[in-house]
Amino acid sequence: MKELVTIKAIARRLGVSPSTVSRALQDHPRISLNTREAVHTLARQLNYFPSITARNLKSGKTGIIAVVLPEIRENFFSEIINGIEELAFDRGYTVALYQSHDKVEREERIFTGLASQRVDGILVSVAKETQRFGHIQAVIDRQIPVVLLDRIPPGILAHRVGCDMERGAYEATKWLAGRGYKRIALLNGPIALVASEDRYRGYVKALLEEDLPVENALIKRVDLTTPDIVEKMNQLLQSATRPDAVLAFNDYVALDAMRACRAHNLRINVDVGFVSFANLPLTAYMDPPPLASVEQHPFKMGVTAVEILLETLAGGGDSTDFQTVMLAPELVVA
Amino acid sequence: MKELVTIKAIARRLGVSPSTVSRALQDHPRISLNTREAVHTLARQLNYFPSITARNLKSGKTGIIAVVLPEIRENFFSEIINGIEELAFDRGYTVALYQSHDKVEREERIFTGLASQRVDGILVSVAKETQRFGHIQAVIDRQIPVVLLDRIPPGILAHRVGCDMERGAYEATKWLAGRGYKRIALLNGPIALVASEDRYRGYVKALLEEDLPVENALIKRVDLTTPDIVEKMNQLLQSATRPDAVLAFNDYVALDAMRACRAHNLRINVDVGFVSFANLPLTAYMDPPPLASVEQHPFKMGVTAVEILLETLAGGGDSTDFQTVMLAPELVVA
DNA sequence: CACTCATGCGCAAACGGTTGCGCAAAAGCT
DNA sequence: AGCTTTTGCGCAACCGTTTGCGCATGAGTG
Repeated sequence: MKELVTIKAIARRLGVSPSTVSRALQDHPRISLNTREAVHTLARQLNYFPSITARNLKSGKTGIIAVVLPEIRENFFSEIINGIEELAFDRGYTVALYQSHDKVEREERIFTGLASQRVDGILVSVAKETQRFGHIQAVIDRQIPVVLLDRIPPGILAHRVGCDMERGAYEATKWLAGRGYKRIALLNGPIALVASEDRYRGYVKALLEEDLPVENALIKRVDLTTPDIVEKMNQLLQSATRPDAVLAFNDYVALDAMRACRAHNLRINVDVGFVSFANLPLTAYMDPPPLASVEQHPFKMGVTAVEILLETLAGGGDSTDFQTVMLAPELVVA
Repeated sequence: MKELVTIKAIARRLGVSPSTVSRALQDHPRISLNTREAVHTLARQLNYFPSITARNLKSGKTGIIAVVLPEIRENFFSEIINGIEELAFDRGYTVALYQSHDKVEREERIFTGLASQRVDGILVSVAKETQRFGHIQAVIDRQIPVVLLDRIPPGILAHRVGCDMERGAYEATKWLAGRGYKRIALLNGPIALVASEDRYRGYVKALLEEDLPVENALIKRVDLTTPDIVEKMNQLLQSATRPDAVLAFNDYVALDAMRACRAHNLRINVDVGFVSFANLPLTAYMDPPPLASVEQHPFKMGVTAVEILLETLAGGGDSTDFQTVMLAPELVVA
């Protein structure tokens, strides 16, 4: 176990005081050029690295940004992280990763850990169907800046970054209508999700604008499991008035629904047109892919969230005005 | 900006010394029950949280494990992280995430940052085709424990955790032979990857054992891009002696190769049997999936790596004996 | 030559928490 | 009653770095 190379060690060897070494390393003008150079060369020679921890203690900062997400194996979230890590790394911040696995209890445990001034800021995409938000409010009360990402719970005063999925659903539905589809079904997600509401509203809005009827028989909610998706799709197909297009909650739903269609000997995108919300690489492996896909720009969401956070960190602490950025989704036609 | 609640603040309010408060919070037996309770209740009341940073400075530890991976959107790597995060979180460690994007330069930048006693240990899956490892050696020289994960470069003395892909390829090939396939092709990855060598050796070993000829015409290397994969698969199909089975480098390769087969009106798994190495969720979307898949247990690799690291951290510092754990792959028949 | 001012550096406190040691008072023992 | 032991707590140093202040020495000015 070699001795740790500290500022004091350098000072001792050079016969100067630690303060001088510290200043020399920062190229403080009050230190003579001779001393500065001597310090620098010795530091290099001894392979000196400053103790981030000591600095943190002094500064009260940690240089760590916590990212709390449901599940990074979901491509949507790993893209978000990509965006976050990209910018954070460039700015010298460390990204600490936490997964809630969509469990509130775990999310709460994570946040209580986060309360110990461990991190400078928190980016969080809350667990699905969470209704309690005390743990999030707790860190906010401790003055830790929080940015809510994508899944934005109501009632929390914090920065928000999301993608306007009402608009996404609206545009997708309009696009289908514009292509002549008359009976557009919505295979939506669980009611509990804000995301489902958004899609529903956009869908209905577009139908109304296009003078198409809003039929309950064409609107199904799935719990995102394959059996349920298949069942709901079958219900759609067996109804007297079969849909000629399906707007799927996401690509996973689209995929299962497509299989159900195939099982009924219907040709994808010919007998039944599909449009979905992008879970990115997935569509690359679908044969054929949906007619169009609503891109939610997760990478950009990550970048934006970090930008807002760093801005807040730089801005000192007037923690009363919160930014809300809603990115515009993009309809990508295959 | 409220005053930060520190041990000193509590001490002042209670008219005792900071040391007493510190000990009381740790339930030191030498502090009277009265004082202990008083401290605890006041701490709770003031919503006191200890400063991890201050503790870190004292202890010389940071409680952070750095994870350096090529690309977390690759499911293989996000599964590794899942394993890492699972165990690390339970043990109170923070996971700091860094992506190299398979670029050596970035990996080097990451490691120089990591040198500042920022982290207690490093888990790394090196960037593809990296040949320089000075940056890794540098942190090892600074006494920071390193565990090499999956992609294990030669010449570095560190712990290693991987999955024996020679054995995986061997078992896969044996299995195909056992099912009566005689002309088994290998759609391998780039030569530069150790992973390709491993697969090649296992493949050859199995063929020899099964008294099947090793034909160069049946062995192709692809650069992992779709056009190249398609081209190499076409070459295989157009050769006089068409393969009746293909062992693909991974699922991405398998997928593209399958499409090439379909383009030749060959039936997947009927005219040409496929076996691949699992990139996990991908197979779920392949229709049909490969006959069998070699599972590499990334989650378990992550867990194992953390176990080894924590063991090393606990064990003080006899940093001379390194563990190597090679997990056994598992042939999963669809 | 007295005076100001710039130069070059060190002292010491601070960040928040931990810990070895010591000291006094209370308790236990003979 | 005199002794040892236990109990309860404080002092002060320490982790490594930063920084306000002050103190010398030397140069420049009138």
